[in-house]
Amino acid sequence: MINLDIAQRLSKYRSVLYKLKGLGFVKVFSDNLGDALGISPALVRKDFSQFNLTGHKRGGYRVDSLLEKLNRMLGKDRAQKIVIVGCGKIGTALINYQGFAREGIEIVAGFDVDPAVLNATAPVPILDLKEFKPFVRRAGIKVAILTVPDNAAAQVLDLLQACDLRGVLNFAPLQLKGSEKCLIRNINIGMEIENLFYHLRFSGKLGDVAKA
Amino acid sequence: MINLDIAQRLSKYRSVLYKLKGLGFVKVFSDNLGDALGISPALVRKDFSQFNLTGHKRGGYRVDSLLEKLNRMLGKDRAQKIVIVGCGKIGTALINYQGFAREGIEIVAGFDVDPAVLNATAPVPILDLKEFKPFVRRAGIKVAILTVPDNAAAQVLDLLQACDLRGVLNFAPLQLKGSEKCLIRNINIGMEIENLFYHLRFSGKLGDVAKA
DNA sequence: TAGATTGTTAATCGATTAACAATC
DNA sequence: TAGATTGTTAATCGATTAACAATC
Repeated sequence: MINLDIAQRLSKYRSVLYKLKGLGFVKVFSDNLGDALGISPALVRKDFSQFNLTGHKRGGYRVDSLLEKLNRMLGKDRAQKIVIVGCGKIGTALINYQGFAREGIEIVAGFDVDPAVLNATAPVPILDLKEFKPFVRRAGIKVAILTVPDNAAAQVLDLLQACDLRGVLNFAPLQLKGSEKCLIRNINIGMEIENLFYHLRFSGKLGDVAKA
Repeated sequence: MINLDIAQRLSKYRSVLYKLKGLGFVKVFSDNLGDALGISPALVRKDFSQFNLTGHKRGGYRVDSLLEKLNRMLGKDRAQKIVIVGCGKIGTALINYQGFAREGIEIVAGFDVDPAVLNATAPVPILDLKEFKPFVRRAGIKVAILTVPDNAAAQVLDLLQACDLRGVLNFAPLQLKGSEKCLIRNINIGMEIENLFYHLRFSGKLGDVAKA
Protein backbone atom coordinates (compact mmCIF):
# COMPACT_ATOMS: atom_id res chain seq x y z
CA MET A 1 0.00 0.00 0.00
CA ILE A 2 2.97 2.25 -0.67
CA ASN A 3 2.95 4.99 -3.24
CA LEU A 4 6.43 5.30 -4.62
CA ASP A 5 5.91 8.66 -6.21
CA ILE A 6 4.96 10.58 -3.13
CA ALA A 7 8.15 9.51 -1.35
CA GLN A 8 10.18 10.79 -4.25
CA ARG A 9 8.35 14.08 -4.17
CA LEU A 10 9.11 14.46 -0.47
CA SER A 11 12.80 14.17 -1.26
CA LYS A 12 12.45 16.73 -4.00
CA TYR A 13 10.55 19.15 -1.77
CA ARG A 14 13.36 18.85 0.71
CA SER A 15 16.02 19.47 -1.88
CA VAL A 16 14.22 22.52 -3.29
CA LEU A 17 13.56 23.90 0.18
CA TYR A 18 17.27 23.82 0.99
CA LYS A 19 17.98 25.78 -2.15
CA LEU A 20 15.30 28.33 -1.29
CA LYS A 21 16.61 28.59 2.24
CA GLY A 22 20.04 29.31 0.81
CA LEU A 23 18.46 32.13 -1.18
CA GLY A 24 17.05 33.62 2.01
CA PHE A 25 13.45 32.39 1.76
CA VAL A 26 11.66 32.22 5.11
CA LYS A 27 8.29 31.15 3.85
CA VAL A 28 7.17 29.45 0.68
CA PHE A 29 3.85 28.93 -1.13
CA SER A 30 2.45 25.84 -2.74
CA ASP A 31 2.76 27.75 -6.02
CA ASN A 32 6.54 28.05 -5.63
CA LEU A 33 7.03 24.39 -4.86
CA GLY A 34 4.67 23.29 -7.59
CA ASP A 35 6.63 25.30 -10.15
CA ALA A 36 9.93 23.90 -8.90
CA LEU A 37 8.76 20.30 -9.17
CA GLY A 38 6.68 20.74 -12.29
CA ILE A 39 3.44 19.74 -10.56
CA SER A 40 0.30 21.62 -9.60
CA PRO A 41 0.14 23.62 -6.36
CA ALA A 42 -2.87 21.52 -5.45
CA LEU A 43 -0.73 18.40 -5.35
CA VAL A 44 1.81 20.09 -3.11
CA ARG A 45 -0.93 21.02 -0.65
CA LYS A 46 -2.41 17.56 -0.86
CA ASP A 47 0.93 15.91 -0.18
CA PHE A 48 1.55 18.20 2.77
CA SER A 49 -1.88 17.71 4.27
CA GLN A 50 -1.43 13.96 4.03
CA PHE A 51 1.55 14.25 6.37
CA ASN A 52 0.19 17.00 8.55
CA LEU A 53 2.63 19.54 7.20
CA THR A 54 0.46 22.57 7.89
CA GLY A 55 0.72 26.10 6.56
CA HIS A 56 -1.03 29.39 7.18
CA LYS A 57 -4.04 30.48 5.22
CA ARG A 58 -2.34 33.54 3.85
CA GLY A 59 1.27 33.16 4.88
CA GLY A 60 2.18 29.92 3.11
CA TYR A 61 4.52 27.44 4.77
CA ARG A 62 7.56 28.18 6.94
CA VAL A 63 10.69 26.83 5.24
CA ASP A 64 12.45 25.94 8.49
CA SER A 65 9.54 24.09 9.93
CA LEU A 66 8.95 22.18 6.69
CA LEU A 67 12.59 21.17 6.49
CA GLU A 68 12.64 20.02 10.06
CA LYS A 69 9.62 17.81 9.58
CA LEU A 70 10.75 16.50 6.19
CA ASN A 71 14.17 15.67 7.59
CA ARG A 72 12.54 13.66 10.31
CA MET A 73 10.21 11.89 7.89
CA LEU A 74 13.05 11.02 5.55
CA GLY A 75 15.23 9.75 8.39
CA LYS A 76 17.65 12.66 8.08
CA ASP A 77 17.53 13.45 11.80
CA ARG A 78 20.18 10.79 12.40
CA ALA A 79 23.06 9.28 10.43
CA GLN A 80 21.80 6.87 7.78
CA LYS A 81 24.12 3.93 8.10
CA ILE A 82 24.40 1.59 5.15
CA VAL A 83 26.75 -1.10 3.88
CA ILE A 84 27.94 -1.94 0.39
CA VAL A 85 27.90 -5.56 -0.69
CA GLY A 86 30.24 -6.22 -3.59
CA CYS A 87 33.46 -4.21 -3.75
CA GLY A 88 34.22 -4.34 -7.44
CA LYS A 89 34.68 -1.21 -9.49
CA ILE A 90 31.29 0.33 -8.92
CA GLY A 91 31.11 -0.70 -5.28
CA THR A 92 34.52 0.78 -4.61
CA ALA A 93 33.64 3.98 -6.41
CA LEU A 94 30.56 4.34 -4.24
CA ILE A 95 32.55 3.68 -1.06
CA ASN A 96 34.86 6.53 -1.99
CA TYR A 97 32.09 8.83 -3.18
CA GLN A 98 32.07 11.99 -1.07
CA GLY A 99 28.50 12.96 -1.86
CA PHE A 100 26.99 10.52 0.65
CA ALA A 101 28.50 12.23 3.70
CA ARG A 102 26.98 15.54 2.58
CA GLU A 103 23.59 13.88 2.60
CA GLY A 104 24.04 12.36 6.03
CA ILE A 105 24.57 8.88 4.62
CA GLU A 106 27.38 6.90 6.20
CA ILE A 107 28.88 3.81 4.59
CA VAL A 108 30.06 1.81 7.57
CA ALA A 109 31.55 -1.18 5.76
CA GLY A 110 31.97 -2.97 2.47
CA PHE A 111 31.71 -6.73 1.97
CA ASP A 112 33.15 -9.08 -0.61
CA VAL A 113 34.17 -12.71 -1.06
CA ASP A 114 37.46 -11.94 -2.81
CA PRO A 115 40.32 -12.09 -0.24
CA ALA A 116 42.35 -9.73 -2.43
CA VAL A 117 40.07 -6.76 -1.79
CA LEU A 118 39.52 -7.28 1.94
CA ASN A 119 40.97 -4.62 4.24
CA ALA A 120 39.66 -4.55 7.78
CA THR A 121 41.66 -1.48 8.76
CA ALA A 122 40.65 0.91 5.99
CA PRO A 123 38.59 3.99 6.96
CA VAL A 124 35.66 2.08 5.52
CA PRO A 125 36.62 -1.53 6.33
CA ILE A 126 36.18 -4.11 3.58
CA LEU A 127 35.16 -7.32 5.31
CA ASP A 128 34.60 -10.92 4.30
CA LEU A 129 31.00 -11.62 3.39
CA LYS A 130 31.07 -14.33 6.10
CA GLU A 131 31.12 -11.57 8.67
CA PHE A 132 28.06 -9.91 7.19
CA LYS A 133 25.45 -11.40 9.47
CA PRO A 134 27.09 -10.68 12.84
CA PHE A 135 28.17 -7.24 11.63
CA VAL A 136 24.78 -5.97 10.50
CA ARG A 137 23.11 -7.53 13.53
CA ARG A 138 25.43 -5.73 15.90
CA ALA A 139 25.38 -2.43 14.02
CA GLY A 140 21.65 -2.56 13.33
CA ILE A 141 22.10 -2.01 9.59
CA LYS A 142 18.84 -2.11 7.64
CA VAL A 143 19.82 -0.77 4.22
CA ALA A 144 22.43 -1.97 1.74
CA ILE A 145 23.70 -1.18 -1.71
CA LEU A 146 24.14 -4.30 -3.82
CA THR A 147 26.96 -4.13 -6.36
CA VAL A 148 27.81 -7.78 -6.98
CA PRO A 149 28.05 -9.52 -10.38
CA ASP A 150 24.63 -10.44 -11.72
CA ASN A 151 25.15 -14.17 -11.35
CA ALA A 152 25.64 -13.69 -7.59
CA ALA A 153 22.87 -11.17 -7.04
CA ALA A 154 19.94 -13.47 -6.25
CA GLN A 155 21.95 -15.55 -3.79
CA VAL A 156 23.37 -12.52 -2.00
CA LEU A 157 19.91 -11.00 -1.83
CA ASP A 158 18.74 -14.10 0.04
CA LEU A 159 21.50 -13.50 2.55
CA LEU A 160 20.51 -9.85 2.97
CA GLN A 161 16.91 -10.80 3.59
CA ALA A 162 17.91 -13.54 6.01
CA CYS A 163 19.82 -10.87 7.93
CA ASP A 164 16.67 -8.78 8.16
CA LEU A 165 17.77 -6.02 5.81
CA ARG A 166 14.79 -3.87 4.92
CA GLY A 167 15.95 -1.86 1.93
CA VAL A 168 18.28 -2.68 -0.96
CA LEU A 169 19.54 -0.53 -3.79
CA ASN A 170 20.47 -2.99 -6.50
CA PHE A 171 22.98 -2.12 -9.23
CA ALA A 172 23.26 -5.64 -10.62
CA PRO A 173 21.78 -5.68 -14.13
CA LEU A 174 18.76 -7.79 -13.35
CA GLN A 175 15.37 -7.05 -11.88
CA LEU A 176 15.29 -8.27 -8.30
CA LYS A 177 11.91 -8.62 -6.65
CA GLY A 178 11.38 -7.42 -3.11
CA SER A 179 9.07 -8.72 -0.45
CA GLU A 180 6.82 -7.41 2.27
CA LYS A 181 9.82 -7.10 4.52
CA CYS A 182 12.43 -5.86 2.10
CA LEU A 183 12.00 -3.11 -0.47
CA ILE A 184 14.24 -3.22 -3.52
CA ARG A 185 15.06 -0.42 -5.89
CA ASN A 186 16.67 -1.62 -9.07
CA ILE A 187 19.05 0.67 -10.91
CA ASN A 188 19.83 -0.86 -14.27
CA ILE A 189 22.17 1.47 -16.08
CA GLY A 190 22.11 -0.52 -19.30
CA MET A 191 18.34 -0.35 -19.34
CA GLU A 192 18.41 3.39 -18.75
CA ILE A 193 20.70 3.82 -21.75
CA GLU A 194 18.45 1.57 -23.81
CA ASN A 195 15.58 3.82 -22.81
CA LEU A 196 17.34 6.94 -23.98
CA PHE A 197 17.95 5.34 -27.37
CA TYR A 198 14.33 4.30 -27.53
CA HIS A 199 13.19 7.86 -26.98
CA LEU A 200 15.76 9.08 -29.47
CA ARG A 201 13.97 6.93 -32.01
CA PHE A 202 10.38 7.51 -31.00
CA SER A 203 10.25 10.99 -29.54
CA GLY A 204 7.35 12.84 -31.08
CA LYS A 205 6.26 9.80 -33.00
CA LEU A 206 4.45 7.93 -30.28
CA GLY A 207 1.55 10.36 -30.48
CA ASP A 208 1.09 9.39 -34.12
CA VAL A 209 1.30 5.71 -33.36
CA ALA A 210 -1.39 6.12 -30.74
CA LYS A 211 -3.64 7.88 -33.21
CA ALA A 212 -3.18 5.28 -35.92
CA MET B 1 3.59 12.96 -25.53
CA ILE B 2 5.94 10.26 -24.31
CA ASN B 3 4.96 7.63 -21.81
CA LEU B 4 8.00 6.73 -19.76
CA ASP B 5 6.57 3.55 -18.36
CA ILE B 6 5.85 1.76 -21.58
CA ALA B 7 9.45 2.18 -22.72
CA GLN B 8 10.64 0.58 -19.51
CA ARG B 9 8.26 -2.28 -19.99
CA LEU B 10 9.59 -2.88 -23.50
CA SER B 11 13.07 -3.28 -22.02
CA LYS B 12 11.73 -5.68 -19.44
CA TYR B 13 9.86 -7.73 -22.03
CA ARG B 14 13.10 -8.01 -23.94
CA SER B 15 15.04 -9.09 -20.91
CA VAL B 16 12.48 -11.71 -19.92
CA LEU B 17 12.24 -13.00 -23.48
CA TYR B 18 15.97 -13.65 -23.59
CA LYS B 19 15.69 -15.65 -20.40
CA LEU B 20 12.79 -17.66 -21.80
CA LYS B 21 14.66 -18.22 -25.03
CA GLY B 22 17.56 -19.55 -22.98
CA LEU B 23 15.13 -21.99 -21.39
CA GLY B 24 14.08 -23.22 -24.81
CA PHE B 25 10.80 -21.34 -25.22
CA VAL B 26 9.76 -20.90 -28.82
CA LYS B 27 6.46 -19.18 -28.20
CA VAL B 28 5.12 -17.24 -25.27
CA PHE B 29 1.70 -16.07 -24.08
CA SER B 30 0.63 -12.73 -22.70
CA ASP B 31 -0.05 -14.61 -19.47
CA ASN B 32 3.62 -15.64 -19.15
CA LEU B 33 4.93 -12.15 -19.74
CA GLY B 34 2.35 -10.58 -17.48
CA ASP B 35 3.38 -12.88 -14.65
CA ALA B 36 7.06 -12.16 -15.22
CA LEU B 37 6.56 -8.39 -15.12
CA GLY B 38 3.88 -8.36 -12.45
CA ILE B 39 1.27 -6.81 -14.73
CA SER B 40 -1.93 -8.09 -16.30
CA PRO B 41 -1.86 -10.06 -19.54
CA ALA B 42 -4.20 -7.44 -20.94
CA LEU B 43 -1.52 -4.79 -20.59
CA VAL B 44 1.01 -6.98 -22.36
CA ARG B 45 -1.35 -7.40 -25.29
CA LYS B 46 -2.16 -3.71 -25.30
CA ASP B 47 1.51 -2.75 -25.33
CA PHE B 48 2.22 -5.17 -28.14
CA SER B 49 -0.72 -4.08 -30.25
CA GLN B 50 0.37 -0.46 -29.86
CA PHE B 51 3.61 -1.35 -31.60
CA ASN B 52 2.18 -3.85 -34.05
CA LEU B 53 3.81 -6.77 -32.32
CA THR B 54 1.30 -9.33 -33.44
CA GLY B 55 0.63 -12.82 -32.18
CA HIS B 56 -1.54 -15.73 -33.15
CA LYS B 57 -5.01 -16.22 -31.79
CA ARG B 58 -4.19 -19.49 -30.18
CA GLY B 59 -0.45 -19.84 -30.54
CA GLY B 60 0.69 -16.79 -28.56
CA TYR B 61 3.72 -14.84 -29.72
CA ARG B 62 6.89 -16.17 -31.31
CA VAL B 63 9.86 -15.43 -29.05
CA ASP B 64 12.32 -14.94 -31.89
CA SER B 65 10.12 -12.60 -33.81
CA LEU B 66 9.32 -10.54 -30.70
CA LEU B 67 12.99 -10.24 -29.81
CA GLU B 68 13.92 -9.19 -33.30
CA LYS B 69 11.32 -6.44 -33.33
CA LEU B 70 12.04 -5.31 -29.77
CA ASN B 71 15.75 -5.16 -30.51
CA ARG B 72 15.08 -2.91 -33.45
CA MET B 73 12.71 -0.69 -31.46
CA LEU B 74 15.19 -0.35 -28.63
CA GLY B 75 18.05 0.41 -30.97
CA LYS B 76 19.76 -2.90 -30.29
CA ASP B 77 20.19 -3.71 -33.97
CA ARG B 78 23.37 -1.63 -34.02
CA ALA B 79 26.06 -0.66 -31.50
CA GLN B 80 24.80 1.98 -29.08
CA LYS B 81 27.68 4.42 -28.92
CA ILE B 82 27.85 6.72 -25.93
CA VAL B 83 30.39 8.93 -24.20
CA ILE B 84 31.04 9.59 -20.54
CA VAL B 85 31.50 13.16 -19.41
CA GLY B 86 33.34 13.43 -16.11
CA CYS B 87 36.02 10.83 -15.39
CA GLY B 88 36.11 10.88 -11.61
CA LYS B 89 35.56 7.75 -9.58
CA ILE B 90 32.11 6.89 -10.80
CA GLY B 91 32.81 7.88 -14.39
CA THR B 92 35.93 5.74 -14.44
CA ALA B 93 34.15 2.79 -12.89
CA LEU B 94 31.50 3.00 -15.62
CA ILE B 95 34.13 3.21 -18.34
CA ASN B 96 35.64 -0.03 -17.06
CA TYR B 97 32.32 -1.73 -16.44
CA GLN B 98 32.10 -4.86 -18.58
CA GLY B 99 28.32 -5.09 -18.50
CA PHE B 100 27.80 -2.47 -21.18
CA ALA B 101 29.47 -4.48 -23.94
CA ARG B 102 27.19 -7.42 -23.18
CA GLU B 103 24.23 -5.13 -23.80
CA GLY B 104 25.59 -3.79 -27.06
CA ILE B 105 26.52 -0.46 -25.51
CA GLU B 106 29.90 0.91 -26.49
CA ILE B 107 31.62 3.68 -24.59
CA VAL B 108 33.70 5.36 -27.27
CA ALA B 109 35.36 8.05 -25.13
CA GLY B 110 35.52 9.78 -21.78
CA PHE B 111 35.89 13.53 -21.29
CA ASP B 112 37.25 15.61 -18.44
CA VAL B 113 38.86 18.99 -17.76
CA ASP B 114 41.56 17.63 -15.44
CA PRO B 115 44.81 17.17 -17.44
CA ALA B 116 45.91 14.51 -14.94
CA VAL B 117 43.27 12.03 -16.04
CA LEU B 118 43.53 12.57 -19.81
CA ASN B 119 44.84 9.66 -21.84
CA ALA B 120 44.20 9.76 -25.55
CA THR B 121 45.73 6.36 -26.22
CA ALA B 122 43.80 4.25 -23.73
CA PRO B 123 41.40 1.61 -25.11
CA VAL B 124 38.67 4.07 -24.21
CA PRO B 125 40.44 7.40 -24.76
CA ILE B 126 40.00 10.07 -22.09
CA LEU B 127 39.95 13.39 -23.92
CA ASP B 128 39.91 17.04 -22.95
CA LEU B 129 36.42 18.46 -22.72
CA LYS B 130 37.50 21.04 -25.32
CA GLU B 131 37.49 18.27 -27.89
CA PHE B 132 33.96 17.26 -27.03
CA LYS B 133 32.15 19.19 -29.74
CA PRO B 134 34.20 18.08 -32.75
CA PHE B 135 34.37 14.54 -31.43
CA VAL B 136 30.65 13.97 -30.97
CA ARG B 137 29.90 15.75 -34.25
CA ARG B 138 32.23 13.51 -36.15
CA ALA B 139 31.19 10.31 -34.37
CA GLY B 140 27.50 11.19 -34.39
CA ILE B 141 27.14 10.60 -30.65
CA LYS B 142 23.64 11.36 -29.33
CA VAL B 143 23.70 9.93 -25.82
CA ALA B 144 25.98 10.66 -22.88
CA ILE B 145 26.42 9.69 -19.27
CA LEU B 146 27.05 12.71 -17.06
CA THR B 147 29.28 12.05 -14.04
CA VAL B 148 30.68 15.46 -13.21
CA PRO B 149 30.60 17.18 -9.79
CA ASP B 150 27.23 18.78 -9.08
CA ASN B 151 28.56 22.34 -9.30
CA ALA B 152 29.61 21.70 -12.90
CA ALA B 153 26.56 19.74 -14.00
CA ALA B 154 24.33 22.57 -15.27
CA GLN B 155 27.10 24.16 -17.28
CA VAL B 156 28.23 20.89 -18.83
CA LEU B 157 24.63 20.05 -19.68
CA ASP B 158 24.45 23.29 -21.67
CA LEU B 159 27.47 22.12 -23.63
CA LEU B 160 25.90 18.74 -24.30
CA GLN B 161 22.71 20.34 -25.55
CA ALA B 162 24.66 22.79 -27.70
CA CYS B 163 26.34 19.77 -29.29
CA ASP B 164 22.94 18.32 -30.14
CA LEU B 165 23.03 15.44 -27.68
CA ARG B 166 19.57 13.93 -27.39
CA GLY B 167 19.75 11.79 -24.27
CA VAL B 168 21.62 12.20 -20.99
CA LEU B 169 21.89 9.88 -18.01
CA ASN B 170 22.76 12.18 -15.12
CA PHE B 171 24.51 10.90 -11.99
CA ALA B 172 25.19 14.33 -10.50
CA PRO B 173 23.11 14.71 -7.34
CA LEU B 174 20.77 17.37 -8.63
CA GLN B 175 17.64 17.24 -10.71
CA LEU B 176 18.46 18.39 -14.23
CA LYS B 177 15.58 19.34 -16.47
CA GLY B 178 15.49 18.20 -20.06
CA SER B 179 14.00 19.88 -23.08
CA GLU B 180 12.08 18.97 -26.20
CA LYS B 181 15.34 18.07 -27.86
CA CYS B 182 17.16 16.39 -25.02
CA LEU B 183 15.74 13.82 -22.63
CA ILE B 184 17.35 13.54 -19.22
CA ARG B 185 17.16 10.66 -16.78
CA ASN B 186 18.35 11.60 -13.33
CA ILE B 187 19.87 8.94 -11.12
CA ASN B 188 20.29 10.35 -7.65
CA ILE B 189 21.76 7.65 -5.49
CA GLY B 190 21.48 9.68 -2.30
CA MET B 191 17.80 10.23 -2.97
CA GLU B 192 17.28 6.53 -3.59
CA ILE B 193 18.84 5.72 -0.23
CA GLU B 194 16.70 8.40 1.40
CA ASN B 195 13.71 6.73 -0.17
CA LEU B 196 14.60 3.35 1.27
CA PHE B 197 14.86 4.87 4.74
CA TYR B 198 11.54 6.59 4.23
CA HIS B 199 9.85 3.29 3.42
CA LEU B 200 11.64 1.66 6.33
CA ARG B 201 9.86 4.16 8.53
CA PHE B 202 6.46 4.26 6.86
CA SER B 203 5.97 0.83 5.33
CA GLY B 204 2.55 -0.42 6.26
CA LYS B 205 1.69 2.81 8.00
CA LEU B 206 0.81 4.91 5.01
CA GLY B 207 -2.43 3.03 4.54
CA ASP B 208 -3.47 4.12 8.01
CA VAL B 209 -2.52 7.70 7.37
CA ALA B 210 -4.60 7.67 4.22
CA LYS B 211 -7.58 6.33 6.12
CA ALA B 212 -7.31 8.93 8.91
C1' DT C 1 -12.08 45.31 4.50
C1' DA C 2 -10.22 43.28 0.28
C1' DG C 3 -7.06 40.06 -1.31
C1' DA C 4 -4.48 35.94 -1.09
C1' DT C 5 -3.60 31.31 0.21
C1' DT C 6 -4.59 27.09 2.54
C1' DG C 7 -7.03 22.62 3.08
C1' DT C 8 -10.34 19.68 1.15
C1' DT C 9 -13.95 18.04 -1.81
C1' DA C 10 -15.51 17.09 -6.38
C1' DA C 11 -14.15 16.60 -11.26
C1' DT C 12 -10.88 15.09 -14.55
C1' DC C 13 -7.64 12.47 -16.69
C1' DG C 14 -4.88 8.67 -18.01
C1' DA C 15 -3.29 4.24 -17.21
C1' DT C 16 -4.61 -0.40 -16.19
C1' DT C 17 -7.68 -4.15 -16.17
C1' DA C 18 -11.86 -6.81 -17.25
C1' DA C 19 -14.57 -8.64 -20.64
C1' DC C 20 -15.56 -10.62 -24.85
C1' DA C 21 -16.01 -11.24 -29.89
C1' DA C 22 -13.02 -13.03 -33.35
C1' DT C 23 -10.53 -16.92 -34.72
C1' DC C 24 -6.99 -20.24 -34.81
C1' DT D 1 -15.68 -29.26 -32.94
C1' DA D 2 -14.33 -27.53 -28.38
C1' DG D 3 -10.98 -24.93 -26.14
C1' DA D 4 -7.68 -21.37 -25.81
C1' DT D 5 -5.70 -17.02 -26.82
C1' DT D 6 -5.43 -12.71 -29.20
C1' DG D 7 -6.81 -7.87 -30.12
C1' DT D 8 -9.82 -4.34 -28.78
C1' DT D 9 -13.57 -2.00 -26.52
C1' DA D 10 -15.73 -0.69 -22.27
C1' DA D 11 -15.22 -0.38 -17.21
C1' DT D 12 -12.40 0.54 -13.35
C1' DC D 13 -9.18 2.54 -10.62
C1' DG D 14 -6.05 5.78 -8.74
C1' DA D 15 -3.51 9.80 -9.17
C1' DT D 16 -3.72 14.59 -10.30
C1' DT D 17 -5.98 18.87 -10.83
C1' DA D 18 -9.70 22.31 -10.48
C1' DA D 19 -12.59 24.66 -7.64
C1' DC D 20 -13.97 26.87 -3.65
C1' DA D 21 -15.21 27.65 1.21
C1' DA D 22 -12.64 28.90 5.18
C1' DT D 23 -9.76 32.28 7.08
C1' DC D 24 -5.72 34.89 7.89
